[in-house]
Amino acid sequence: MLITMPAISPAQARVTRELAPPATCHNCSARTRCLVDAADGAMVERLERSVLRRLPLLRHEVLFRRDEPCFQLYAVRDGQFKSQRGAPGAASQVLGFYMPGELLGLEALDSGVYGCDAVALTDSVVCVLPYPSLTRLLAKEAHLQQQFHRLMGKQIERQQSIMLLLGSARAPQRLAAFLLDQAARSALRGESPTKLQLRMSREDIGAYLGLTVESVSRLLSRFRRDGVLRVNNRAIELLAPELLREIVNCTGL
Amino acid sequence: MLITMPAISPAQARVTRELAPPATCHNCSARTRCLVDAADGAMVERLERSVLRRLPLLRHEVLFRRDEPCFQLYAVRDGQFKSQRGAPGAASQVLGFYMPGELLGLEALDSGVYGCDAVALTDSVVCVLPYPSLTRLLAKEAHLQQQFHRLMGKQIERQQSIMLLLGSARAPQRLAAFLLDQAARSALRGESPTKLQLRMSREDIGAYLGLTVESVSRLLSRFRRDGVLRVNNRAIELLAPELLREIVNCTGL
DNA sequence: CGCTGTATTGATAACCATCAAAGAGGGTGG
DNA sequence: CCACCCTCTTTGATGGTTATCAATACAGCG
Repeated sequence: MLITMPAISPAQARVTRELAPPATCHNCSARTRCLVDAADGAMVERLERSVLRRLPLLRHEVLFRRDEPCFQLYAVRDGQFKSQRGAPGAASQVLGFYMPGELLGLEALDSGVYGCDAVALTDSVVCVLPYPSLTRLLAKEAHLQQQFHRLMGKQIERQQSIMLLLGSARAPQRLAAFLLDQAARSALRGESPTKLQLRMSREDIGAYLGLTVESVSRLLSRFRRDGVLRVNNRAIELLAPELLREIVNCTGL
Repeated sequence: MLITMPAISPAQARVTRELAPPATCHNCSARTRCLVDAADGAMVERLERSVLRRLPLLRHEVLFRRDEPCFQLYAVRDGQFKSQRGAPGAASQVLGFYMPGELLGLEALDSGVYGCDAVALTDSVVCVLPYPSLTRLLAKEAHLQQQFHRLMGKQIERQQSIMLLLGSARAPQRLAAFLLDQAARSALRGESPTKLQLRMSREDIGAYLGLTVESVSRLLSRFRRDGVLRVNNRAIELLAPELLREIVNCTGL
């Protein structure tokens, strides 16, 4: 248990890195799902000028840690993140996977300190949103404010779905629901809704679903035997999503 | 499973009920933990005039249901609520318990429809926050906006703690954590931090913690035998909170 | 005071964790 | 380029934790 990554410290890795091609909201793949969704051209300008900074991270790099003071939120621009929180004395629970357009650090808005660790699953770029300038802009721009509330609401809704899964679903249902969610988000990003390229380890999937690595692996093998999907390491092809949906809705097994 | 309350419909029960003594923010027991926390006197006036309506509910009454369109949020003023979501084909999962000062309906901010059912556990009073006038006020009042974000952040943080519990804690740890949380919130409300008057059934506790009624009951009996607490139906007295804390931090058992 | 919903307690078994070990990928350095 | 190492993944055997089924006790309410 408690197999942690080589753990590159933030300070270590952030030094002397700059983004070569200017990363703007205009050329962002998550343009339509991020804060800027509601922003017109002039709005984007102001966002860019007064709020946004970009920060590249390497795979396994830590964006922030639990209990660190929070002065800014982050939006995933490219790549993928996980957030996790160490169960005292036990392995970490993965609280969520974050894709382009999603916000990191929202749980800190109450206490002012981050509530979990955020770790890059791939080489990534995040947009930095300093909280003071963000709130100033939100107050001025009704649409932006609304969009911010929507993103927070989405996070709450998403977490409730996971609670539902963890609280009242058996292992096969959990994994099936996870795969369908990954497929849906893959489709949202404009990628294939059936050919998934997972970025997280089996360990991460298990820690997310409240299962062990072994259970995840076994279930994938079972799904494969049943003709539901094809597995090639972290590449998973869904052959029969409708079967997965049946599994999710199934109360037994 | 699926033992549902007698289910009083909202329309049925809301008819011709009015609050006798004027319920204002000034005489609200949750004054310091609600939206108004950050509001000065004049602010409260404007809130009262342009935003707030009060709505009393009876025990077991449904405030809103999943998939209903959402035009307003609610703040618990008096009483207690649970939010729940039906697992397809199975029993409902309880997603949270809400006490005075907490907001209901936040998960609807993304899709515009409520994501779960909200049910009163006791006779209660909620403050109605129509979303349009709320956002208008938030834009004008920086402190109010910040306080709103804090409340949303608290909800996210709280849910993450539950995910941690559901995903990686054994049954005794879950129940112990639940009891400590109830005690902490009881203390926040100015009540005794050791003498708890629970408002939810064992069934609800189980549905919240991902356990069955029987498991909850058995664990309470065990805690009682171990001298950790005294049980009298829904009144629970914590005799040794420190033991509960040990149980929570214990990885085994 | 009986009735209905709630809570407790017991016996059994399902589900998944744990322990153990072997196989596959991916990167590094010789 | 290959061999090596390390980590990740898969598969098997076993046991613990908690669900399930069943029955009794209790409480609140008419």
